[in-house]
Amino acid sequence: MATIVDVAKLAGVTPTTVSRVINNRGYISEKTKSKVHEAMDQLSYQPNEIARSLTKQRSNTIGVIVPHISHPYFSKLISNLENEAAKKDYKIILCNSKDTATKEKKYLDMCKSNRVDGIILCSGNVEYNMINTGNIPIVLLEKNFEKGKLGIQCDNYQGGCLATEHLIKCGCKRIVHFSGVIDEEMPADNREKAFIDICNKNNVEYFIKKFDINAYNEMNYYEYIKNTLSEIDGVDGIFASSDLIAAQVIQVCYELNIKIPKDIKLVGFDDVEISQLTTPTITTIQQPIKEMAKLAIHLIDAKYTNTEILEQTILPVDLVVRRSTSVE
Amino acid sequence: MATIVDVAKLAGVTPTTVSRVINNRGYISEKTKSKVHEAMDQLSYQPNEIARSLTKQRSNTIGVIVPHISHPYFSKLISNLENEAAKKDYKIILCNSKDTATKEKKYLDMCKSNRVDGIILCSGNVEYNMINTGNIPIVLLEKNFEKGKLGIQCDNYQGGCLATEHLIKCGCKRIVHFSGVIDEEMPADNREKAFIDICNKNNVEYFIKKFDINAYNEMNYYEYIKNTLSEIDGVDGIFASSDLIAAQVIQVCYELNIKIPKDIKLVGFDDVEISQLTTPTITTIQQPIKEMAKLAIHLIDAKYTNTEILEQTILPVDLVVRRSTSVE
DNA sequence: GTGAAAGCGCTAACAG
DNA sequence: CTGTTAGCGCTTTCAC
Repeated sequence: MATIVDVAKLAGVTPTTVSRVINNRGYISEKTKSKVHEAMDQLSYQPNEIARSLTKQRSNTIGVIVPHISHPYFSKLISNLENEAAKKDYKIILCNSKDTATKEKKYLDMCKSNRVDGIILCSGNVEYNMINTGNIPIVLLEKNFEKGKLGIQCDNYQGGCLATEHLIKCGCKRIVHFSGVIDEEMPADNREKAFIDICNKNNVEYFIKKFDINAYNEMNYYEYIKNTLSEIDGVDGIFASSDLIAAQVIQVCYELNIKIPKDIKLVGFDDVEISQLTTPTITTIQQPIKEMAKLAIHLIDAKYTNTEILEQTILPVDLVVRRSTSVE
Repeated sequence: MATIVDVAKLAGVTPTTVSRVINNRGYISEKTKSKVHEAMDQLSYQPNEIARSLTKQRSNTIGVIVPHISHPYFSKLISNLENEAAKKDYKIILCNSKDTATKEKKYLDMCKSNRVDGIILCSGNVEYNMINTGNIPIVLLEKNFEKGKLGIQCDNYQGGCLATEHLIKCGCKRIVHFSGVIDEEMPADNREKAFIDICNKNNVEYFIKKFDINAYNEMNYYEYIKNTLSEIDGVDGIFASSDLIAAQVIQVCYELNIKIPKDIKLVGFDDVEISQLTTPTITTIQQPIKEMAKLAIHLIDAKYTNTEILEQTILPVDLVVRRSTSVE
């Protein structure tokens, strides 16, 4: 592959001049400019970004670490992150931690070694206060806030309220909440808090079920759901903390011959594609994924443009009513 | 961040020696080795991969270009690619072409500029013979084979046969095939070829519907499906060329009060998660995504390990029977 | 067993 | 408006 020196020689100028036209910096006569462009075309020259990164001390790369890539919530998130990143000329390096501390650590180090301009961490096994990324900005997305690190969450408490209130308004009196993963602390726990608060306020019976980490990693909750539904009698409402779980609830209910929404009303969380592909479609809490992604990229970019930012942000959510809570 | 020089100074050796211990190359006394390690720990040194890439002329990076990230097929594919890549210490740069020629071109150039070790292209608007990646290996995944470029496909023709034969075996006599995108040539067209061949062989009436590019880009086929179903009377079988389309067929049929599988039998393609989350679950053709991903990474890696490979490979598919074609 | 020197491809002062 | 020089952080001959 041609280098800047080759181009310079062919155009009869110095590498500096070529660099100037590439970067559009400083004054260059139209004559030399076109000479250089010609030479670049002729050699089909592509500037070596690796070399540029080395001198500029900027890789224009953002590391994204997620626990799952094919989980619908994360794939939607990744898609939006890539999209927002591309707008500002950042590349995305994608890392799948599988929600294990070792992989997370490994990828965090990898990001550092590759001198990424920022890290977006959506995976949560490592203790955040142990993470030291030096002066690489890191944003914790839907993870507990940590002082000195950037943070973005959706309003999980509000989401929990909206979901629970909706179920109660639909007449539910014995509600099950499929919550997060046992022993993992995450902002999504606030959905549970809200659920408890609202149930108590309305004197509604409730039950909380958490999953074990394997279920989450395999994205397979069937057994848990089935066991829960046979353990607990007379359930008439379910608040699932993701649409994926809600979709599996529908499958289990189908098998057990429980009718949704007739026998049980169901609310999910996330508002991803599948919530519109199940029968019935799923009433859910919409996360502002696009805004979250945009903000995440912005927070990182701000560091290099000296833009003022808020260290931590909570974005509002919305209730989207579909058929899984129809009442007629 | 500490550099190799800092480490060298602290350990009282030269950068060369430090480099040797990092790379485990050449003979170094245990004494200096531990001295160096100590210094590295003390400075929490992380080798600068950008600098290494520049000297080694190897970025250990693979560019993955897809038309959609959150499409269930691609997110599953990306997940598998990341996984296989990580095993061989490659990083993934993720690019979303949105199936437009300009973006594809832009990302291809970006990959070249970043001196990726390989490109996996799953997006198909550019004319492949126009793509010149120099000596960067490129694998076309589920795209038409092109001489001089690596290629991987699943056996689309076989898949089309399996799907169509299964529908016919289930008693279908008037079958609609929701095929690919108008004006785009892709190996998936072989599903259509097979469909036609099998229908003809069995004297079964058939119809073929293609989508316009917008539908694909928005992943929204509802209107097309609805129109088709109202245009064509007495349809009793549908072969959709993706599970996503099939899932939307189920939604449309629900609205139109058409019962699946009673009135219409339905077969999808891909075997992604959603095919198990719809009601009824979707009978589908399973693509060997994991093997395809593994092979893709292998083909690229082979170039650097001087391993012999086949330029083009077609991998077999399987029929997975679920409820959307139940006959009782 | 270890070091000195050159170079990977590019950019950034500093001159002129 | 253009060139000279040094340097980004690392690896790789070639010496000793």
